[in-house]
Amino acid sequence: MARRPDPAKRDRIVHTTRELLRRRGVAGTTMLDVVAEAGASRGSLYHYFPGGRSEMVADAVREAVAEYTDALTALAELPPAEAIPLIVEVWRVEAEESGWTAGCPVVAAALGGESEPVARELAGQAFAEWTAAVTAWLALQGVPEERTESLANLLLSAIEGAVVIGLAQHRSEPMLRVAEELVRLVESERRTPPGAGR
Amino acid sequence: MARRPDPAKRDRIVHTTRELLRRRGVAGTTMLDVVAEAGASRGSLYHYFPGGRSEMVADAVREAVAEYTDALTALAELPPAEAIPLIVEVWRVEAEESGWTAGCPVVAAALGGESEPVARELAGQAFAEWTAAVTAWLALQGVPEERTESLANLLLSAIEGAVVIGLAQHRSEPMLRVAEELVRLVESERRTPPGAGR
DNA sequence: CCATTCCTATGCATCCCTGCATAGTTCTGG
DNA sequence: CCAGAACTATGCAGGGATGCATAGGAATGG
Repeated sequence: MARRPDPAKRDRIVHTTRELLRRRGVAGTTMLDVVAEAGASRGSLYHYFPGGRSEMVADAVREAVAEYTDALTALAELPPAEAIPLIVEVWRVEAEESGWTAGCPVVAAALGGESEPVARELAGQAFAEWTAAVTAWLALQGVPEERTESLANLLLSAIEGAVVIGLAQHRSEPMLRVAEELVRLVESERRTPPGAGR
Repeated sequence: MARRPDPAKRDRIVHTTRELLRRRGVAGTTMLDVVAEAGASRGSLYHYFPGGRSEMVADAVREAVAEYTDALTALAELPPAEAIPLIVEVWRVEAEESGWTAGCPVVAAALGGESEPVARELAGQAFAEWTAAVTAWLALQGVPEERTESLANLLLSAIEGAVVIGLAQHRSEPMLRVAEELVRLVESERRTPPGAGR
């Protein structure tokens, strides 16, 4: 005796929010922008997100984190020389195709300041999850246990940093060079010689 | 036959803007915030910065870039095992003492979106300058020429990325671990054995 | 001491954003 | 077909933010 809720529109709003977070950051993303870009009306927002702006932003960060976590785990079987360039390629393509405006939404959430503590918290958890995933992957690829976590931390830091620098310079080289260096480094740390783990 | 201009107050406004950029990003830093924190009045802002908000933000980024460039060149004679931890230490201390709210203002400018193109441009130039400075330093420290630029790019990326991750997680470990890894890496690339360059 | 210039204080117009309320519209189950 | 639920459209109040204008205070050269 009632109309069914339509999750598609909510998803579109969340997705649009994620895109705007990447381009304008947390403070720069307004509900009016989202409404305009998603083709929704202001009234809808408070229907789908009773918690207002904070809930909308938090959901967008959650969506982004889940997506990238999935992408990371999907690469778990690939050797460094394939996995690392693939990860970097995701960022490079999105950055370049957006005209060097779209970065990592999780970084945006991390730097969003105290205005959105939930988004910030989610970003912190995301980095922890990703570090754990990369750590496990390195172990699988023959890197000694005592080196995996520290290397994972370096990989994530370097990639996120290279995306920022690439965006600022409107160039893909920083990302590509970092990928090369990281491949070289991880290969040198493998117990098994490169190629044996394929 | 006139009163002399007082650059001290302008400098204080620029400095306050720089601090707010670190904590709240470009979009999150308003002129009213700056005025309140710097103890100035709104009227003063348009006296010192006829270009309005954009000019104020751009000057703050310029100040930050100059300061960090100076800091980098001051370390030019130190070996990796001292220079890298010192650089990271600057970020760690400021992040920790701010209650994990203050990051790198140049990163903030880089991610500020299209709203402040001048600040973004300055950030891109800053990364180029810093890459050149680190490249020269690596050469001085005995790293082969064909490796210096790529390694410099990795150093900057990793450090900037580690600051972001540390802020998000309210932990200093990401920065400290990255410093250790980078020292280890650079030492392994030196032609001269560690210690000989002192 | 006084005119000129630097700087400050304050107010206004305009616009934007958020959050909420309210009325209307669409869809579904019985 | 129609009652009720999901959803949309729009308007309003409150609060800020920006940019500008204008009037007043402070310091300095003559």
